Amino acid sequence: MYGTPQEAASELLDVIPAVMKEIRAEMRSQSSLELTVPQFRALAYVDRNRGASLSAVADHMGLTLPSTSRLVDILIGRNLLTREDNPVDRRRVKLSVTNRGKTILSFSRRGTQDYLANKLSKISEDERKAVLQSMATLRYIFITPQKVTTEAK
Amino acid sequence: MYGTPQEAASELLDVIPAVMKEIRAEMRSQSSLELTVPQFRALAYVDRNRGASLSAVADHMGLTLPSTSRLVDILIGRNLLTREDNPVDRRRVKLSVTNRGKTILSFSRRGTQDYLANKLSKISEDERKAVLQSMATLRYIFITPQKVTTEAK
DNA sequence: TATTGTTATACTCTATAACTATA
DNA sequence: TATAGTTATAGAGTATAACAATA
Repeated sequence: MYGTPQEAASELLDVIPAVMKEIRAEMRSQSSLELTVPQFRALAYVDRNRGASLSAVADHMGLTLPSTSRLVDILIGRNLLTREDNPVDRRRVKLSVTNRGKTILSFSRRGTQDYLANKLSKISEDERKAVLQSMATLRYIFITPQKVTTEAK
Repeated sequence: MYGTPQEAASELLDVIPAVMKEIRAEMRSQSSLELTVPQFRALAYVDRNRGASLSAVADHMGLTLPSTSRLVDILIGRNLLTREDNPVDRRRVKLSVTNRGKTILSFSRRGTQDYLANKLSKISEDERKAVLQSMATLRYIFITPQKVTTEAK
């Protein structure tokens, strides 16, 4: 292991999809809760940003408006979100998480985190710290810089 | 950052989907090549395992046989894979990557890796080594143990 | 009877195009 | 005219159920 960018890229390409699959499978397996990853992320975003507009959710998720609209339809259909008009600008929509949504979200988050934490409990604390450090690095590389482009209006 | 399993789990849940989104977007953006992540993974597996059966691909991908069958249909439809009968056991199928498939695969792999490598070139070699180490850890936790179950026949 | 694979059906994710309503 | 959102349509990923062919 020489630490070249190409080597690291190759590893990411191999490992990230596999870990992602685990996360997806675990979320889907939580019987009766059954959130997909996009559903979870949308719900979590609206939970953190009460009254968020559809566009805000779409921006956050990196999806188009129609895709986001349908995703939200499903969450509303399952009684996890509500959609109201925004009286200030009636083109806009105000999304909120229902009580049921909050419950499901917290169970799902806890369930998936517990599952991952259990797997991560098998390695040493030092190794976990290294993983944390690397996640911070990846966050810096893949998430933070994009925010610069996203400062809209 | 205390290095608890819960903390590490929370970070994974936040960062992995975001990195995955980048990988997906980059693969799709390679005009004319246009492989999705599952398509890429299936193609890469058959490339490494010439004559693989459908079940072998399904096992590797963690998908059901019908899902894998459809995925393979699409790759065959695009002339990236071929499907032949296995004369030894005529229930089985022998999958192979076409020349076009090999070309697409190598371009797609190179393109996506180059993209990731470029992002990863912005951090120090030490940081990259830490990322590599963490990927090895995650591979150990999330991938290796499952292989034990997979030693078929 | 068990294994390999396909077909039928259905739901979700995602996009582009076309549209409505509001500003 | 520009913006926020929805609806229509379509392709891809995924599952379960039902089936056919082979061992």
